[in-house]
Amino acid sequence: MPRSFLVKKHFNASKKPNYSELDTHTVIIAPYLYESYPMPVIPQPEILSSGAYSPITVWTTTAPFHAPLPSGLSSLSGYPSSLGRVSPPPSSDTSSKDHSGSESPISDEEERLQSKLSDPHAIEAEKFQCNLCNKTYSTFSGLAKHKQLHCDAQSRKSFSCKYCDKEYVSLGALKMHIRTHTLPCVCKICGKAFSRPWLLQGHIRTHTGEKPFSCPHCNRAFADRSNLRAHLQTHSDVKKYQCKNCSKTFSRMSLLHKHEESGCCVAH
DNA sequence: CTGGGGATGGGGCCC
DNA sequence: GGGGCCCCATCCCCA
Repeated sequence: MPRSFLVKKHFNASKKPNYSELDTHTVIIAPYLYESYPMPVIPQPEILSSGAYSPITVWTTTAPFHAPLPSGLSSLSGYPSSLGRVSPPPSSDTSSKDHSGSESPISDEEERLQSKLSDPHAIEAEKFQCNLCNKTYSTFSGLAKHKQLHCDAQSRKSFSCKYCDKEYVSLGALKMHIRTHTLPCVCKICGKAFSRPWLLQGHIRTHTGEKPFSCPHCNRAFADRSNLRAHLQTHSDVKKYQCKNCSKTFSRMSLLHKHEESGCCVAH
């Protein structure tokens, strides 16, 4: 039973997508990988490289037309915004920035300047700042890419997704987004589909049992680096996430959220 | 109920 | 400009 709620469960016949439509865009994992299953095998990079599958070419430009979602994709409305990363809760209410709201952009800018002046490291770390949204980057290329994708061209968005209402300023961004609809990377073992080759690569580890990320403190190993990182928190005396009310600390934000939802923080 | 492991998504960044 | 990796976030499941 798959645990993921986010990945489309294409092996459910009633929700099976049109594979013939996806066939030409599908990542094909070399048969020997499956022949050797369940032997632990690391998929070779060239197998999953761009040369192994054709890029998605389903997009429209300035398309007023929004096709209905394929039957298997109806749950996509629950996806987090592709442009708005969900940030961890701010340490205090005053630290949060609301660029759309009532806060004066001047005072905001002054605040940032003050903070930089008082912290020389901040100047070093935030050398390149977007003059439109104030977002900062450590490298010029990072800033350039940000402006190209989000700010400078904000007023000339022209690439619309045919599956949903999202619009993008570059073809590359749209192509990346469309993958979340078409899910071109299909696991040949179980039929699960993924938007990116490396997601499929990680998934294949669940079949092979390969766990390349070992904990230096115990003998546990993990298939995913993020899970190792979460595990490392369990070895730490000082947990990263702390309840503002009772000061209890947790190894994961999700545990802190659970704690808060369970009633500790009902006071406010 | 809590803590931890497993699985997965998406944006940012580097090459 | 695109692919791949890194990081963070989130959910489900189970002990």
